[in-house]
Amino acid sequence: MAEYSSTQSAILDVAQELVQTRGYNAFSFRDVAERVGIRSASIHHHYRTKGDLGLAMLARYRAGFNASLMDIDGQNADYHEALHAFSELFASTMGAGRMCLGGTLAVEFETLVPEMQEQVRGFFKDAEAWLEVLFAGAHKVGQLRRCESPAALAATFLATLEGVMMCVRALGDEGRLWTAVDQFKRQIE
Amino acid sequence: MAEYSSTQSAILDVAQELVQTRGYNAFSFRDVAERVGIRSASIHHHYRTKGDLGLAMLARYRAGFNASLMDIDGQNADYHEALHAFSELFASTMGAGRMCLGGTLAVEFETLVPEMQEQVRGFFKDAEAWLEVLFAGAHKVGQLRRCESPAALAATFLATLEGVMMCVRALGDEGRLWTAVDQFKRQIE
DNA sequence: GTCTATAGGTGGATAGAC
DNA sequence: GTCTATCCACCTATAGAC
Repeated sequence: MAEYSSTQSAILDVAQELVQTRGYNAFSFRDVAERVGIRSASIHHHYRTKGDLGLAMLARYRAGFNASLMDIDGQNADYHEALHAFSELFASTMGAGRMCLGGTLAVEFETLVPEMQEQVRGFFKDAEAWLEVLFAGAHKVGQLRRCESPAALAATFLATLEGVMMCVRALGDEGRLWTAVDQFKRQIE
Repeated sequence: MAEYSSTQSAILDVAQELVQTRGYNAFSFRDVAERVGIRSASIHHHYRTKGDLGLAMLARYRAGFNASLMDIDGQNADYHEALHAFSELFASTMGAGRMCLGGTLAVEFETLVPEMQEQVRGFFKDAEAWLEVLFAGAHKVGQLRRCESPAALAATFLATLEGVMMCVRALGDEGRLWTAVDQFKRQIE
């Protein structure tokens, strides 16, 4: 597991917030430096290029996200509780006025270095794989009627959460996330 | 209705493609100028600032989108045909390797001038309002069982399409758009 | 309407002192 | 590990000739 000095953490915290609120191509080393309280040259000491910084940010984000998923797994939650906990990960991000980091970077995908593209892909694959296991398990024990393809359900559910976060940025009304989750659940019960 | 000279059309075409594939903050006047075959100074003659260019792009996009919606309305399509035609607007954009312009700009919302923000909001409102009328009408004639809130259905459906386009950028597999549409339709029938 | 030239600012990135 | 100083490329935008 990677570890970070307090300066490195501060850099990643600020950079990530800027990406999630404004986008990857809208933040600069100077933006980050000002908010951290150091000079932009010092950031290059920790992360040589912007791609290196983005990569470290993504690695940390994925590790935290996957740790959250393992937390849910470890709580012996039933299907409904688990799906709620998963949705809550996105709801809390949205509540903080941020987009999903993976979603933001997916939109700017073509402008990323290949190593970052691979990490963005990995984020979506992890999320979908976890949901697929959840849906397949719930179907097996009779909690889901309609579940011909757990993978398809997982893909659509993730897309819905990402899309809601996107729409909320323009229109507000955060409540629509739980409305969408409820609609989705009723569909397959 | 606004009109555009051939140069203005070419500028808007190229700029819009760049925004839909790379994002608003990842394109420059020089990028556009090179592909149109003029100098960047000439673009400033038509659109004084980048915000002016973005605004013109959005106005044209919204006009085209709303014209497409009116086309669907004019074809006396039933509910299923109309929802398919709406989805096809997004599918064809995705098939061209592009994101929805509104979705892209929603992610970069905080970096836009207020006039562009207002246009992005307008795009989402138009799309949701049209869908709401569609769902409400289908419910009225008995084609939808579950339709407590046509507005909520509209919001979720639009979010799903936007989210699928976003996920497809990272993962590929365009087929998942129609999978998501089918899942949504079965949910409320 | 398009061009050249250029201003004035900001971007990522590096060298070398401390 | 942070700093100052600097490089050079790129950015948006303008002035003025053609």
